[in-house]
Amino acid sequence: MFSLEDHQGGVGNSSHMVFYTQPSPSHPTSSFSPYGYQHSLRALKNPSSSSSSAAGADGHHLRDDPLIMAPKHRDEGSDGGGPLEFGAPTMPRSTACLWSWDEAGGSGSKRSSAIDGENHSSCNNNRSSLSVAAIKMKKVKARRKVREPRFCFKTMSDIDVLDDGYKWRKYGQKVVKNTQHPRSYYRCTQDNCRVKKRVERLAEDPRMVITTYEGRHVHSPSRDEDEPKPSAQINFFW
DNA sequence: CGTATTTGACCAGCGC
DNA sequence: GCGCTGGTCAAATACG
Ligand SMILES: [Zn+2]
Repeated sequence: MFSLEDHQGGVGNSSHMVFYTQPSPSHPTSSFSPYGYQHSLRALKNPSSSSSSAAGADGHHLRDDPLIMAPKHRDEGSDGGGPLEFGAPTMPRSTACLWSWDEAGGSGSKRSSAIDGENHSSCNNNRSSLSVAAIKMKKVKARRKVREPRFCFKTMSDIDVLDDGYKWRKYGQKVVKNTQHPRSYYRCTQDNCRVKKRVERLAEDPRMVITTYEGRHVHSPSRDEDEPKPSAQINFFW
């Protein structure tokens, strides 16, 4: 019966690693604020639940690739990018954050054209032109090292509909190998904000979800009209 | 009617 | 070169 598709291929192991930030019990979990905003987050879910050693949970078996990526270092040299950890004391629960710059280089994909849109803001809403774009996609120039930051947050005891202050629209859902739960793909609904969010639930730990944010928002986090007061440099990156 | 969600299909990258 | 996997789009549907 073990003939399941157990391909050990491993496929392209994600080149991203997550850094676990063990929370300090001393911190009052009044508000989980990776964003620095407390007004949102209406996750009135039971909080502490059990810490259930997160580390031990996933460290069960398989996966856990050796995160290689060392063999191939581009001229970027500084690609390493030290994992800036949110030394912010505001980080309550166990959250993980990792920064990784991925170069979207690659060859011109017809889809890229749609996503692109730096200087050309002419056809903004006209998405139908996509088909036509295929014809002229030859012009697509490979983006040179467009490294976009990837923020990985591992939240435990979280609800799937956690409102982090942004409005997300789900644009896809796929089941990845070695995962019994589907991974959801969300995108910011803002016009000029192409931030993507990837939410994945742990195998048997519905109380733990890994949210990966890709890109940065070009608007204030408040999905309403709340003005995000300049709270110190918490926004440094947000 | 407009928007958000759902679901399948397509495609590119990587491995072998 | 083929096959696999992951990621996204796009049409249909659900919801208000
Ligand atoms: Zn946004």
